[in-house]
Amino acid sequence: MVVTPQLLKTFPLLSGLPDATLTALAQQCSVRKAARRAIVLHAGKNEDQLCFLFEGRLQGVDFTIDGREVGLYFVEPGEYCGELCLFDGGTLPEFVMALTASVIVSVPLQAMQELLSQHPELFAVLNAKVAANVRKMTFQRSLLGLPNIAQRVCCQLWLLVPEKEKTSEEAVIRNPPTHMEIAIMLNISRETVTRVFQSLQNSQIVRREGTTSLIVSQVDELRAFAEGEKEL
Amino acid sequence: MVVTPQLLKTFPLLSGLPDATLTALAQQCSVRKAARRAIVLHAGKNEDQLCFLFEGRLQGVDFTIDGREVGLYFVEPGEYCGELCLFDGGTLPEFVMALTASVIVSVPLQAMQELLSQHPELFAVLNAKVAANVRKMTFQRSLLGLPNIAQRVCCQLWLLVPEKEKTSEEAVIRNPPTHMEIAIMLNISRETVTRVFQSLQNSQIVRREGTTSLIVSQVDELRAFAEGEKEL
DNA sequence: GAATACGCGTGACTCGGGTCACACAGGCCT
DNA sequence: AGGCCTGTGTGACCCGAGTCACGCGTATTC
Repeated sequence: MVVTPQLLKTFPLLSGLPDATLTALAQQCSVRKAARRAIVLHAGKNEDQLCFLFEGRLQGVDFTIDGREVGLYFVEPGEYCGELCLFDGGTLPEFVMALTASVIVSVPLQAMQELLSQHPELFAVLNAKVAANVRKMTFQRSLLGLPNIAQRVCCQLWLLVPEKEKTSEEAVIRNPPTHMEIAIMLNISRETVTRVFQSLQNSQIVRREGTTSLIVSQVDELRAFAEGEKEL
Repeated sequence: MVVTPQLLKTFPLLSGLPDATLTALAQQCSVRKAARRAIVLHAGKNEDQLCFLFEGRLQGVDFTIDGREVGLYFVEPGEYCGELCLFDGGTLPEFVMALTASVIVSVPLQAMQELLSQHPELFAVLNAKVAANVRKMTFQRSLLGLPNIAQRVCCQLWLLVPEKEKTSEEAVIRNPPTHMEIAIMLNISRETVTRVFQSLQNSQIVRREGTTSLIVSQVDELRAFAEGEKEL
């Protein structure tokens, strides 16, 4: 499939680049669709591409020594993943999996390296992104320290609420992760996630709308639970 | 206290630099001693220094919303911490605390930035370090997914065994972290760590030597427990 | 040298969440 | 339409780790 410069421009990392550069870059890129549950990037490999997510949701997953799935982070549209290999030519520590059918723009690492040498100002952006990632991971780790499991779930849910809707009364989470996907992020069992959701639904804080949307009817209540002001 | 170029040379990151550069850099650095439990770097601040650890052991710690301590990583002599602020001028997500009385060489961020502009080859080293850090964090996260707590402790202990001694029969962990410090790394209680250590001591896999050393008498046994081949 | 603090060791109790088992609903494929 | 798969909902059981409480020994402090 053909990648247009306009498509690349939708990604914050690239949006500031001159049209000519994007046109050249676009020719080296490819679009691919990933089905639900498809592996997008493999752990332990030096993947030779940077993956920009156009549509859908990805999840970084790792496995414990005894084979359990561990959820690391979500990738939302506009973001990218696989940048770790860009930094030291090393291997990716985790798998990246599509949670919903996704559209991904792959940029070869080599093309990215050329781009970086021409536009060294991008280094700052990339570095900032890694730094932001580290902060996210640190926060996610601190979530696991919460002894109250319901609070953990609420925090994770809170992270999924779009930034602009955090102050409104009602918010929509599109294509929410499944209970299982949330469970492995939080080190709890799928059943426990279900039970917390039941509580939240009974308290009319969230409700489901079809299969593709989760409505947070009382955003502020969710925040209160997430921050531990209230307990379920 | 005075920082000599020789001192700086003991740090892998800087060891490759020409003497003249190190001499200049040394003048901007300072040595400080941190007492046990002293805070070396503060969370939420843009710390204006990179901290090289000369002696002792540091721990990155965060806190949950409800105030529990969460252990993130250890810093061993020769390593450094606080580099996140270097990347995007942002804030540090975690505290860094001295676990034992430590000797720290502080390099002002500004001096580091100048150094980097003169020796851009250092970028690669720094980037590799961040990448390595992210891999470490990912691995640490996967540890938390282990349902068997004893295995978790053994894995953590295994990480503390010096690289060169991993193949020998006996290994020494100098100034081992306290049970509490291990506990917060692994999301378990101090008592549980103590109980696991008791088991390990009863099986003669580890023993204490004075207060400052932990001897791993049967390195390979420890590895087996860590990798789940055996259970306590 | 006394006092204090800190880290470790250990028992008893409790309970929360993992596990298992199964039911049900909706989407998808043939 | 029928069958299958995946995701969700729910009850019962149970055990393992958290918590509390306390004792002990060794540093550290004054």
